[in-house]
Amino acid sequence: MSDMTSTADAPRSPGRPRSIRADEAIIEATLDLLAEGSTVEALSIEAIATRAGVGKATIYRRWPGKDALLLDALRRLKGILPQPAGHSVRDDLVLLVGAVGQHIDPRAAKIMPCLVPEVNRRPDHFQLYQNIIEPRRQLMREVLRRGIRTGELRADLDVEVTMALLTGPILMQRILRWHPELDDGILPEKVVDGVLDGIRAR
Amino acid sequence: MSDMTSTADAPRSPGRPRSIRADEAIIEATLDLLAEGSTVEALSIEAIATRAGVGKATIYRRWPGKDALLLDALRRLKGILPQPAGHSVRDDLVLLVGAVGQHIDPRAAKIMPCLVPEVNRRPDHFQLYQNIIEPRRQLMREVLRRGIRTGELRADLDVEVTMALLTGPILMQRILRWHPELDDGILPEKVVDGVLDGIRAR
DNA sequence: ACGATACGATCCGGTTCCGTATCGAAACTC
DNA sequence: GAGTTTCGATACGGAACCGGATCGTATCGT
Repeated sequence: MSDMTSTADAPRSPGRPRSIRADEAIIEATLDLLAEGSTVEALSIEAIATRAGVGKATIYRRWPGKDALLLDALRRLKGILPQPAGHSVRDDLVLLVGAVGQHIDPRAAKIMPCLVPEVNRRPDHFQLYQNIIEPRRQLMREVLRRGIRTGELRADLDVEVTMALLTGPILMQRILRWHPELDDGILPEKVVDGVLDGIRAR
Repeated sequence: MSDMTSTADAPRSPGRPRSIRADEAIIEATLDLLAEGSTVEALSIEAIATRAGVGKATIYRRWPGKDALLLDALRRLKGILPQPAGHSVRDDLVLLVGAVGQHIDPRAAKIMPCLVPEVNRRPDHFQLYQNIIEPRRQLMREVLRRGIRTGELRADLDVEVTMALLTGPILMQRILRWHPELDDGILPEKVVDGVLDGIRAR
């Protein structure tokens, strides 16, 4: 975070406290503008301020620049983790694969592609991205390991490669519509079944 | 194309002919700047002109604006098609999958990620992208169909989904290094083998 | 009531880029 | 040689944005 009001120990600084509504409005405006198609570098502080109904100074009082604001804003996009039922490995995988690239915030779907260049250029953005998705990866990793333990999956399975097999096709489709003819709705099921027939123990 | 010198019927207009060296230098400068990390919209005509050692007017004489220039420049990135040997379906797939996202021009690897937002926003860029990769897709499609014919692959194979299974993981890795731990070198082989065990007839 | 701070709004100088115009020199046709 | 067009270079007016400064107002603790 930046220099947001420290919630811990409150000696309560004098003067007018910062408006929480402004905090929220700035973040929301940032995400809205991104979701509407603005690229990261096309995003201007002035546009954010106008959209949020906020003075520029109010933004600069909180963040040193566009990058810091952006990092804070993107943190909000992390949705809730899906909860695999734990019965059938196949069903759990369908759930997790279907959740790949899906966030609780519908704007996230529009924003993600715009971030690809940033993630590639800036190591800190890359790290943030990884941190956000790591819990989901861990979830899938555990399901795969469970499948190996229970004998539903092959014992010699390469877990990391398998995760790439499961998530790659979905992400390419969700981010780029790589195969325009494919139906997104049933794709997760098809991907899981396609890969499963390869990794299922027999 | 724009108003490049028409090679067909040459009534030979008077005056100084346009410099082919300038043509080339402009395109090259555009690709270089993109490969160095510039985003599409951060790319400026002025920067291109400077880099190419060319006056801005020389650019505007050839293209109406940045978009037209960009489209022409990107056309240059299309590399040569890989040539599957035609013996083993597995080996052909390893070759094709390894070639996914690989262009003859090494700059292409750096440029591709920067285009993701554009491809998502602008239908004509999306179309250009699709046109460039369609021949490669057709190649893979034919290998898969051949495999079905020869009995190496399952008869009930969904070709389009299978292509997504094969190319998705590689592209995510090449564009985003989605799974940082994975080794890019042997990934094509691992992906093909992983998927093959699922689709191979038995 | 008072000092302190945050508020939205506005203005400023500086930078970058756009697309066009103009320059003298060079290259080509007739 | 005359005429035409392109060459690289440079300048222009306009626009957008940056980061900072300041204005008058609003909201807090004391």
